[in-house]
Amino acid sequence: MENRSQNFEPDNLDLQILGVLMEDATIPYTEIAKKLIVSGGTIHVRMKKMQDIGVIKGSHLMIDPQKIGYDICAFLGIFLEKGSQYKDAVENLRNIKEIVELHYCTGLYSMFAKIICRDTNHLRHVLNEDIQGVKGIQRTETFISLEESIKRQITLQ
Amino acid sequence: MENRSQNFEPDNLDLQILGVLMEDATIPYTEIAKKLIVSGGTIHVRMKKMQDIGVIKGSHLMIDPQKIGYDICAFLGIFLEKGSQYKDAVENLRNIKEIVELHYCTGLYSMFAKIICRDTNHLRHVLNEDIQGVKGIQRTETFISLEESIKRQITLQ
DNA sequence: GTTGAAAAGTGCTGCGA
DNA sequence: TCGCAGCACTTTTCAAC
Repeated sequence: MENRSQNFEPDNLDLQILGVLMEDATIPYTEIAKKLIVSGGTIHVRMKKMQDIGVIKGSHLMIDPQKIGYDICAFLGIFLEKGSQYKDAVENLRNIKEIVELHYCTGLYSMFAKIICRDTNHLRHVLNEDIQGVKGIQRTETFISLEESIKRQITLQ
Repeated sequence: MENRSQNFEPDNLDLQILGVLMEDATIPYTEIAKKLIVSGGTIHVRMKKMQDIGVIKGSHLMIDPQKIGYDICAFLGIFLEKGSQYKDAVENLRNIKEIVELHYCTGLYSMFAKIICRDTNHLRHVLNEDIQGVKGIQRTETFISLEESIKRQITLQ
């Protein structure tokens, strides 16, 4: 069997397949095959290889949060009392479902979070009750997104 | 035909279908049908309705950026010289492929960006050459993500 | 709106080159 | 390693409830 370590050098065909599927994961293999002028079996082999190696982690359905009543997207700079409290804080923040991303960062803030809420009341509740209640968190700075101007995946190659 | 406005009140079945597919968009309808104890046809009707309304925007293949050599994730607080330059700046920033998210925000920064780069050299190039070259951008503050502790979609219901 | 089954299309697995 | 062909499966459609 092949080397399944982190190192993976995708060739042009691999990159093209990923490029097509990253934008719409529902496109059938046969159609990709037609586009790239190879057989459907080849697409299948390449996909299996990339799934085995772990390059492809799965696929997500993209939904429009606003359409189901989640109107507010905000970023949160989080200050910890002590950097050592990071691991505990993460475990507690994981229970707050409104947090969709959490990063441990260099720079001004200890951590950086992205949260999605229904409305301003919901946001206030998450900030005041849920997040401020986490042990080790000193204070937070909130940036509310008024418009998501760009939202896309990385461009390969 | 039905009302296709922004307002949509998903019932329990809709939410359950979304909940299953948001985590893995490759699960076949027939299997969802078995789980929720309805017929495959019903799943299909509900999905079609939600696609028509725009709740479902599509599906993305999730890939591991690190596995294909993109090691660095960073957030960027962007200061504009004048707020009115926002629209032009967005158009220029759209051409920088390393930017995967861009938000127009309240608070300290005019805009907030998330960028993905291969390595520190790549990041430096994007920051110094590409982003600083955009007209209207005064300065930026960079937060490099050392660890993505949480990455998920919103929890429905 | 839901069901169940038939029709159409896709994905998977050999063998051959 | 790639391409082709047959089988199994899923999606889609539709008449009936």
